[in-house]
Amino acid sequence: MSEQSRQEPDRRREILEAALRVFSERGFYGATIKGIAREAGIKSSALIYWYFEDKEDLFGEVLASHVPVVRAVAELGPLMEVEPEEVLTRLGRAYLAFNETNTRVLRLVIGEAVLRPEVAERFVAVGPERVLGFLRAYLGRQVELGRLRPHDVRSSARAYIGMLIPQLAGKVLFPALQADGLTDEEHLRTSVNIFLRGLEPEGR
Amino acid sequence: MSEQSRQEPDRRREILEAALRVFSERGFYGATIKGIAREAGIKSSALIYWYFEDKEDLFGEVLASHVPVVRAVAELGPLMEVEPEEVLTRLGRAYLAFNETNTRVLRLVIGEAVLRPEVAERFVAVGPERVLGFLRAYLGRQVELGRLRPHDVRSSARAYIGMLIPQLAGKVLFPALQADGLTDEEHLRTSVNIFLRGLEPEGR
DNA sequence: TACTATTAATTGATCAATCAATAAAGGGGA
DNA sequence: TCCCCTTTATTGATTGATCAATTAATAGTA
Repeated sequence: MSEQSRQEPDRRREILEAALRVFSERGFYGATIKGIAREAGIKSSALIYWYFEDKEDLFGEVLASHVPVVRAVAELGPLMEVEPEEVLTRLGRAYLAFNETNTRVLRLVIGEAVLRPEVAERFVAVGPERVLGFLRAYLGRQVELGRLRPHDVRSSARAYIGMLIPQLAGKVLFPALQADGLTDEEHLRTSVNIFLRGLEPEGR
Repeated sequence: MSEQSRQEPDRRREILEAALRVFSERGFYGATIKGIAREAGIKSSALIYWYFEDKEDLFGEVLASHVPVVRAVAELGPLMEVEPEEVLTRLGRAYLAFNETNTRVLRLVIGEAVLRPEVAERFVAVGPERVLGFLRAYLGRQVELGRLRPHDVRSSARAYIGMLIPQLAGKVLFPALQADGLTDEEHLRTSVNIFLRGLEPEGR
């Protein structure tokens, strides 16, 4: 099976990309099939129904084709023994490095999570929950190794990711938050610093 | 001015509350005037146009009547000299204590912030920016007092608020995040702990 | 090659349903 | 009566979706 995969049917992909742009700017209800067709450069909106069941289906496919974006975690797997400063900095850097597409996907997910619990659930499962899961395991291991003092890793994992969120929110949702001019690297350095000092083993 | 406050014009308030419910569940575009009328228990959607200019105006009024919800900061003003553990705990507790209405308002703002930059801007100005502003001033003062080591307060203010955000997000947007059963108080205690130890003055 | 038969992709026209908004007409208390 | 509130009825525009019909691409046959 899968032999005719010579040249992708560009259309489908074009429509998906146009749909991401329109959905992320206007939301599910605000976006129109005709608007997406226009954005995709096709002359008839009927064509969309050739490739997709309906608007709902199109939306789902847009998500499916973009949500598994947080693949960086996979690369973090073999880092369980590496020292915290490096791992946390790397993870944070990956978290804050968002390109145009990722920003759109995140905006889309956040916007729709409000209206569609199932979108929120799927997103959490493949994104944040995976990152948090790794962090819990990693921080737990570092406690075992005596590099961090014993504590509730459910909480510290949340806390570390959280420290970076306002910075991320400034880029994706609330530009006004960037007003103080703090750069990603500065904030990352300070955050890692506070976090690690805060979890330093008792005896120095 | 404001003298005709004879008997509550229940209608207007009823419509506003119904509108908050519908807008927060379906978003601006997803909500319909008819749906809001039905939710408000009035027989005709035309009545809404007696009290409000149009859908846009109604939406704006819903926001205006609910956004200045983060009033807790005002009460924090006179706390500049109080020790960090108490202040941070209090602030965090206020931050995490969200009732039904506040949750709806937050969901509404987040959902629309994606689509309407001006909503995002107004929200940030009266909410997060005010809290961050207080925190920057407070943390700076604590550094002066020698209770915290010198550092970039733009970053630490962000970081502290951020530490609480995943917990908040679990309640408002992504219920799946609550799966590990971590309570608000537990997370708050751990967070304050990490944060303050992380900023402890050098000489112990 | 050349001609034909099938399938895939694309179009413009059109549908009923629904939308926000307006117009017109009560209704009830002063 | 007048005025504030409320409803019924209706508007024109737009929505998601379906349709028949046309074009482009592919496969089969000789």
